[in-house]
Amino acid sequence: MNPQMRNPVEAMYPGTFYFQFKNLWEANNRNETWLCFTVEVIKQRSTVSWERGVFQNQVDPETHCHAERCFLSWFRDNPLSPKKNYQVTWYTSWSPCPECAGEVAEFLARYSNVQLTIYTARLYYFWDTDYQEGLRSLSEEGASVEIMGYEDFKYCWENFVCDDGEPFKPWKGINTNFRFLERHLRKILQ
DNA sequence: ATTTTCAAT
Repeated sequence: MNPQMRNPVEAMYPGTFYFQFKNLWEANNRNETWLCFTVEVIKQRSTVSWERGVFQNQVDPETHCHAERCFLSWFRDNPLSPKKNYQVTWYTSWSPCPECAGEVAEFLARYSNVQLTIYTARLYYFWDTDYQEGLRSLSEEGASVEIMGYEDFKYCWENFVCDDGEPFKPWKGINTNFRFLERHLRKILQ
């Protein structure tokens, strides 16, 4: 079995979510990336079925794998059928690195039946031109790349966190940080 | 207006 072939988990703990997804400037020590996803099978204009889950990057040297590649290897081997149309949505704590962006762009070019929307909490190495180019290549392959806002964080909390019925508690600066990241992303993608 | 990051010490 391919060591990269990991199945997603169903949910994160609240502490993991708040720590990993916070869009703070002082986002130190977020040496992990978490990726929540939904996969919807689309027929005409109505969704017929969907599934969801959470991937984390694999840090073990044996299975080392960025979260995006964990998703792709799972998706290729599990629900993906060339006869169906998919809407895939990601909520990631960091945006993709150039290598993953290239691989995802290739994936999208090959599977025109897959539509991808990426919401990212923070921009990974946003000042680096290679990382910027990676985001543009995704956009050029038709992926929609967005910054996670209040409603997206709330959606993740409600759908990917073992929240025990606790409501989502936004942190200080969630909206101003979102707006700043939005401006950055728009500049990168234009 | 602002962060140093899918670890390596």
